[in-house]
Amino acid sequence: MIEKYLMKLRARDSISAEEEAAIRESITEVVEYPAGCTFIRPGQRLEKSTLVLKGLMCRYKDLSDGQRQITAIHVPGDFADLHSFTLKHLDHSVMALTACTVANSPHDRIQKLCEDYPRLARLFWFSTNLDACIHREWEVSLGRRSALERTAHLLCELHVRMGLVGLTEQFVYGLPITQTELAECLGLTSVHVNRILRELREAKLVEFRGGRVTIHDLSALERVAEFDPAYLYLGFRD
Amino acid sequence: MIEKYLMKLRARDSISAEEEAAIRESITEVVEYPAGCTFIRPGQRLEKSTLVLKGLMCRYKDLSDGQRQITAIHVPGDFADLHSFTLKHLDHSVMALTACTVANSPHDRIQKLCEDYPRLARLFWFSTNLDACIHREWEVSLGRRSALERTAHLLCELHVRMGLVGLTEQFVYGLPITQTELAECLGLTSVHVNRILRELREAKLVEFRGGRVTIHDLSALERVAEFDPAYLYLGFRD
DNA sequence: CGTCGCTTTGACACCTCTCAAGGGGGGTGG
DNA sequence: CCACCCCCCTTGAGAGGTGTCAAAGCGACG
Repeated sequence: MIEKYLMKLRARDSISAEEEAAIRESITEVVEYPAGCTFIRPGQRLEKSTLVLKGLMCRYKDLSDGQRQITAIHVPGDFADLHSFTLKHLDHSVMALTACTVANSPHDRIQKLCEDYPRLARLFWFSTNLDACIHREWEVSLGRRSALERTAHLLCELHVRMGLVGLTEQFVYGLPITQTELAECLGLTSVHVNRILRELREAKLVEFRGGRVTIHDLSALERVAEFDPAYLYLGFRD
Repeated sequence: MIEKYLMKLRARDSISAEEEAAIRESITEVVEYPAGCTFIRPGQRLEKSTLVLKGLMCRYKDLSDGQRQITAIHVPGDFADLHSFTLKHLDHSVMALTACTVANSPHDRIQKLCEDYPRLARLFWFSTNLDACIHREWEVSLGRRSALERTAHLLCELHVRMGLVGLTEQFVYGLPITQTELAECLGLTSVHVNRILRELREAKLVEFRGGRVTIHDLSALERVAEFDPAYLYLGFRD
């Protein structure tokens, strides 16, 4: 059930059987959210954190004129709101981009987990810091990369992150979101994203169609995006 | 010495005398960096974290064509790289924007502090999560706000953050950085920032001149920026 | 007093947005 | 089983915001 989460943890650190068992015990329920369901809103007091088991999730902020910026995408194996453990309430919304299955961990159990297994506490902390690394890379994309580079970069990032949890098949992975949602990640309009996707397709770099991403030329795509996965901290932590 | 840091902590939580003493003891040295000094580079192994005592600091990422995106600004009282405690090496650079005085806390001492004072551990974790909140708000600015709104928003944010550590005088605070550096925060060119600053000045909202920000009409400025400080978690944590 | 870095301004280019219209596909109801 | 509808994708034309290039002004510092 939480295999993808463990897979991700173990990509960066070793987890003992005892720790694994403790993590499993911290989960009290498994819940489903339909696509488009915003289940956490800004300011709402939170008592648990959400581990994505299946589906895609995002965090976003609304602006008064109806615009929206997606600030993070979460794939299976990600905690979508582990930071609510220390923040108590969030400054943004959390939404299921597709139908999702999630596991809930109450904060008091996470608390206990941190007390009993300091190493896990450090891993949880690490994990929220990793989210911040991704935020920073998105800042770079939004601030400095062209629409083409930015789009290519996001598709590279998701390729790596999906791969980490076994959700890619070589150069293909599922990304069943709309172009509008992609645009909301990229700080662009859906119209322009559409044109950029065509450009990427015609250049035989990637194809985004029918909720799937097919990478035709990974190294060329990474070159266009100037993609360096260092910010994803893929290696084993020493 | 670390008064500003304590001031910031105490704005959000109570700190006992014992905890305060422990924090003080975790500092092993005080160092100065000249303006423009990049003292942490990506990938470099880090054994300590940097608490800003005086001056302004930033974190940035370089692109291959010489562009740079500043992903965070730090004011006195901020840890510039507490996240290096869990990450061990960073994905970005850290630089002194102005001449800085900093206190260094070796990671092993932070480790001990976390073991002995779990409440402080939680506060440290909170503090890195707060950095992420600011990253997210910058993502919104970079992705969705116009150059004018974005600039106004940053000046509002810094007004609040400087105020938290007693570095504002009503509507004035020091921000001795260049327009080029401002542009690198805002994802704009220095030429355009210059025009925007003129616009803000002519609208009698703010003035940025001689390394000082003077806010002439705070509520109008906040309205332009759609500034809502909720993301800075100013209140006392319950 | 000269130099160097930062600021300021103008003219023009270009990337991305806006507005608008049409096309396609899947679901639902008759 | 068909028809309609709604949402999403696609494309075009034109507008506008921001970038680029270039030059001059200004101020601090040696």
